[in-house]
Amino acid sequence: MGRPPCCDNIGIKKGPWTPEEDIVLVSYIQEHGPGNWRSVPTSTGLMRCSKSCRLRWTNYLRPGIKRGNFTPHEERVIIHLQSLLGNRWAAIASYLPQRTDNDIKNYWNTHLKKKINKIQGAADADGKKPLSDARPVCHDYVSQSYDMKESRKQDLTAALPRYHQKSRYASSSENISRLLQGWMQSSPTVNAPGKLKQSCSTADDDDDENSNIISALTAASLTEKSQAESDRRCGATMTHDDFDLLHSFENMDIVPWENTGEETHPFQHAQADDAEAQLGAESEQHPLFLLENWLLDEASAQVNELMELNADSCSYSLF
DNA sequence: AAGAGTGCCAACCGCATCGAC
DNA sequence: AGTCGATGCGGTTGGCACTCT
Repeated sequence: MGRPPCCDNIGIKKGPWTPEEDIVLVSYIQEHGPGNWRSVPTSTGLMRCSKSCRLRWTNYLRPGIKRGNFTPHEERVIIHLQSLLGNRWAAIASYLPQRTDNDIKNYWNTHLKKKINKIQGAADADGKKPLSDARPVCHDYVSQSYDMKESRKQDLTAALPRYHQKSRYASSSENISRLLQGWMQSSPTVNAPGKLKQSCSTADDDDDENSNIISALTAASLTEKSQAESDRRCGATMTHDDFDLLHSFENMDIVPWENTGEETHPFQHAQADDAEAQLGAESEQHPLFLLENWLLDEASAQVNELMELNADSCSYSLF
């Protein structure tokens, strides 16, 4: 029995969001925090359905989202995780906290899938042993090792959604306030356009004033309460560099994830230099740690192999 | 210069899942 | 246990921008 639409279509606006709508939405979320999306349209007067509001926030307005070019490292992670998890973009996105599932999905469909096909095609045309046989790409990429690891994968994939619900970046108002606070404190003058450009908003290099408006609004709308809360949680000022560092994949081990008693992000264990030493204790703390650790090892090893093979076997470059 | 083709991405749609009652 | 509302998720699409002819 199909569900009725989340909201009737009468008077509901569709299509691209305007800067004014963004401001209204960000302002509301700054005050009330994300969630309770049903009430957002009625409370804000936005002529948008609740789903549209949620999507706009999670995919575009949410602080900390990185837009623009994907790094080679991000590409490798996506390729590997896609081969492991399939098109479970939300799960993949949980490993790249700066990227949204929509962003990753789009990037996969428009870039990575073509690259991989191109590589496979080139290998086949060369008459060499196809990559899909020698070192499978994408789904085939892990097919040979799939069987061996099936049980591990199933454990991992089965547990991912719930597990990452708790560790998903910026899913709480505290986190958002903290990030915005960090941005504010690192910006000598909040109103300086140059600073706004590199704020925690979603601005591209050539982004329009929309992002500036939003950044200014979000910064200006921070209350003293949220600042105090942020100070309490962070304990220290976060600079822009810290912010970037905080969300860089390579530095997950130092990420101050939610310090609220919830699980810490697996990568802060998995990427730790002394991961081996911690392994026993950590795995007791959370059994998924072993799987996460394995996943990372696999990601780096297998994708690096792919890249090496690719460099040897054809002129196309994946990255 | 202009029309056609293509790529890209923000946003929408509908189903799945979760949680409250 | 069943129902229903809210939210999450993945597939798809509309339209703009760019490239090609």
